[in-house]
Amino acid sequence: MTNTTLKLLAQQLQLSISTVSRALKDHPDISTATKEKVHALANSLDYEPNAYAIQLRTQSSKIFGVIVPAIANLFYDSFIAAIEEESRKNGYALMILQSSNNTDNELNNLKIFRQNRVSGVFACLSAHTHNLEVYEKMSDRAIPVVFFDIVPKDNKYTKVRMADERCAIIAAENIIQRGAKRVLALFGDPGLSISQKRKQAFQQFMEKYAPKTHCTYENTYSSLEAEAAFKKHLSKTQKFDTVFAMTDEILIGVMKAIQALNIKVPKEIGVISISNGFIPSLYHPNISYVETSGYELGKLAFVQMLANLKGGKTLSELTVDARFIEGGSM
Amino acid sequence: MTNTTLKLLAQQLQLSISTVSRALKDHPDISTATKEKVHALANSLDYEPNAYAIQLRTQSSKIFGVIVPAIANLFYDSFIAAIEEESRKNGYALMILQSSNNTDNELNNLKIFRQNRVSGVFACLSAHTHNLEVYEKMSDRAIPVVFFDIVPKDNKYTKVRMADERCAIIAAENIIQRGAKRVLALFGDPGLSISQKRKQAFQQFMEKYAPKTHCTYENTYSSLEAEAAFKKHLSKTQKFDTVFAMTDEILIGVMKAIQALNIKVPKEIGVISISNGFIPSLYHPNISYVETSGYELGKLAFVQMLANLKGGKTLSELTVDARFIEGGSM
DNA sequence: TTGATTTACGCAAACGATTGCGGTAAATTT
DNA sequence: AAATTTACCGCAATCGTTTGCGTAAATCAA
Repeated sequence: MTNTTLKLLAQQLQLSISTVSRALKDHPDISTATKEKVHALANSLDYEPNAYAIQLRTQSSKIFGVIVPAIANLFYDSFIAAIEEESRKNGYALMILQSSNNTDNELNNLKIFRQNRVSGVFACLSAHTHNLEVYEKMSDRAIPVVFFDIVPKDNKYTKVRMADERCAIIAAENIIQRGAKRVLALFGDPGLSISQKRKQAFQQFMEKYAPKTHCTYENTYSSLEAEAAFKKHLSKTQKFDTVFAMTDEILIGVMKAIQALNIKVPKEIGVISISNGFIPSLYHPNISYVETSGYELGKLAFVQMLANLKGGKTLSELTVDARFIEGGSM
Repeated sequence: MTNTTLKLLAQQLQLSISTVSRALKDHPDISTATKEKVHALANSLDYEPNAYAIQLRTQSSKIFGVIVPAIANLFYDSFIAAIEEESRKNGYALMILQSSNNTDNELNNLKIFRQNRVSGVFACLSAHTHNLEVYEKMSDRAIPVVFFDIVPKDNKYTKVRMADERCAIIAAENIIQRGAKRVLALFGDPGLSISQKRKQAFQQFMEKYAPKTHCTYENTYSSLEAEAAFKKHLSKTQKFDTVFAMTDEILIGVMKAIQALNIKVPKEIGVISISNGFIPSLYHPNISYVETSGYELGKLAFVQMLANLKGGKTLSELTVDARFIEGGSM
């Protein structure tokens, strides 16, 4: 079946295309009678404006591009859910592409976005993307980019991220409050700034406010490694009484070890992590964690995008605040 | 900065737009010398074809629409990841919208898809969508729809889904093999056909091949309910020795109860579930499960879509086979 | 040398919508 | 009754590409 177009409506109503177009969008030039007729026919013929023709004419696509390392990720999908909600409210749709932490894919995705003339893009950098030239190209095209979570260092970009340092400090505070004597602190890929920030903030805070507490630091790249690291350190003579997991991935490894060794939480070992909350809720007792809400971050990112779209540039780094969620593991 | 267009290239090269267009796509009519010149300039000026103009002209958008109940869902995101991969390979991009299990949203999403003239739609029905009229509208527009996971009953649609009955039977087989005497079988929302199918297949199989095994069936709507149900039944005089969780959600509830009560798996109670594997891998020992791969399903769905796009209709219901993954909980 | 092909390119009409600029009849004002 | 305003509406250009068709020049066959 052929799609209904303005032309078709115009023909059937013996009106010009421009009149039909204006009638449909309630232009004051058009009489009420005509408007009604047009609307009636448009409805009965199920007229849907051709988004491509509109974009071609108006040069604005009403589509946002989103780049995430992986869609299948607990953090990103709540982020996506948030901007999707907001987008819908504002008449935008989302085009989501995953980089799989691969710079080539990232490049390709950006290209697709450019070709589709997206109104803006939300981007989470691939783990090891350092060349931001591609993103410059977006600016050249006047396509605003809001970076989230994994963001570039340069201040000339608009970025939103978790308050990584705050997260780590809140965790440290609670660990101190627990009266921990020996803690095992597990962090992620040391090449990522998120790991660096969290670790540095944590370490500084601990050294300053609890110098007598003995902390062991380790970087792990996966759940399995985290599990192994936990077991390794546990087998030493000096056992630790508290473990801090920087991410869900690490927490998962830790909890597997804890279950395997049938360790009592929080009696024998206290556990605290940074998470969006899903994984911590899987265990009994619920794991206490510092909340980093992808959802909140998404909302914030959207606000930034809108600001960027309307006004000029909002070159700033905004962070979503964190809070401690009591679980029962501390 | 103004975008590079064919017109711009044509002007600079003193050629016609059509020649430039043909040169860019390696049309035999154009001389090699000209092609080279055009390509060179196009590259240096960073020419990116305007997808909207192309779509307007060719009436094909190279975009697929995807409707899922929730992006933030372990099953759907692996499905999405799969079709995203395939789409990229085939030069398509994805437009993902979530229905939040709300029929109105679903309707709206379809509308956006129509307006954007997507090449096809992958749809997972909202839990309680029974009116498929909207989807008919897509067919009217010659937009193929491939339903996945939660699919309509009518045979005139193209659908892919998990082999629900098989899953349940495989689970039952393993339960029987374990020599279970009393089993607690927890299912989801009884209004969903997925719950019905799994339950029915499971029950029939058990009654036929292990009539002496005592099975208790219950439907729960959430993790919390599953947890409560588990605890309730455990407190009875006749304890069960095996528990079957139809979904991840239910498994989560069960495992929380198990942890809380410090029950030994598999010694005191065997656990088996149907899952894509992530949740089962979170526990120690790993939970044995019947695998339903969203990823596989995505691949299959894509094949169906392509077939639909090329040939005529492929009105069939394909299912992804299931297999048992040994964890250590049985 | 002449007629028939090839080669290599340009013209112009779409695709569907938006919008500035007029234009004409009716209504209003003077 | 003439002049002016108002209300409604149409014309046509435009966004950037694609593509059928036409045609000059170059090549070929005889």
